Amino acid sequence: MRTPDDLTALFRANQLKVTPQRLAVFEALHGDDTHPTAEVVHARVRERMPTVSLRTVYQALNDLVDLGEVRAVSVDNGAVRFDPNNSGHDHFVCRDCGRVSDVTASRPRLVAATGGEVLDEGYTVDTSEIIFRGRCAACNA
Amino acid sequence: MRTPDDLTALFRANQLKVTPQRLAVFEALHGDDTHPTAEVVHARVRERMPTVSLRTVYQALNDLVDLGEVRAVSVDNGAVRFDPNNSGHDHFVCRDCGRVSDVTASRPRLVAATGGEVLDEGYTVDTSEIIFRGRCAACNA
DNA sequence: ACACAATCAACAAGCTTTGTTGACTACCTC
DNA sequence: GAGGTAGTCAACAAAGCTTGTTGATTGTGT
Repeated sequence: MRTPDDLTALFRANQLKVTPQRLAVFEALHGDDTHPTAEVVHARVRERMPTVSLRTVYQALNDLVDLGEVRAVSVDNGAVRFDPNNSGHDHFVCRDCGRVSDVTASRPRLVAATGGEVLDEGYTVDTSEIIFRGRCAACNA
Repeated sequence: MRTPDDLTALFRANQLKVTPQRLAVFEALHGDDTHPTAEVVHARVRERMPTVSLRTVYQALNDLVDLGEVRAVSVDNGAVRFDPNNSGHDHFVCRDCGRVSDVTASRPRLVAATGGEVLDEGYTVDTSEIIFRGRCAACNA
């Protein structure tokens, strides 16, 4: 994710206004690699702006997702997690502590539809996301 | 997924009773490759057993997931989809029609944590699931 | 400064999923 | 086969996450 200053410019370039609340969301996410939920971001923002509503945080996060600056990750069927790291990477979810870590993996190749049809014909693959599940080093120790 | 008869035996072997409602869920899922939501399964079961509740369908589906006979797939953050195909495969989600298809892909290798730490040390990877996104042949045509 | 468009906070509702309840039913043992 | 027990049944309600709506307010470009 870019710096809050860059995001400010990006928002303005996209006709989105940069309010103090949005700026606080930018700052709360910057450099974060813990894949927080909207609720966690909300709590973090509230430490410095106690009146911000969860709704406003969702709006800012969704705008960031729409602009491609933040990835929305559905790891279980609970709350969506927001990932400000938009470089190509995948995720590892620990079965014990539930923590989501950024990982690098080899790109998988799509071979064929399970029915047997060849996929070259007409299919377009835009993205692939991988979720590894297992136990992290801390929980294995 | 096994046949309804096999599932009946499996449920009994696990001290789970096989009620007519559960059997109807088995039959509704058997051979299905459309990754239905619980609601869709419910509607299908209701065609022949109009009194079955959505709650009961969820119970049967969750039991199947717990026994490893059905996979729960979170493709977006909407309803969970249930996949009776428990052989190793991945999923392709069409951006246009939303359909989820079974696909075969090369297994990705987990290389490293993005921080740089080597993952061999202490990490245990149990499973990896891949979601490809793009446009299917039908929607490209 | 002004006008306009957009966001704000608060409330409430939507959607998916699970907890709870008393009645009922399948299964195991005899 | 019959009875006892454990587990399931359907209906209701509620929990958790996310989004719609509202009137008031605010930022932005001119």
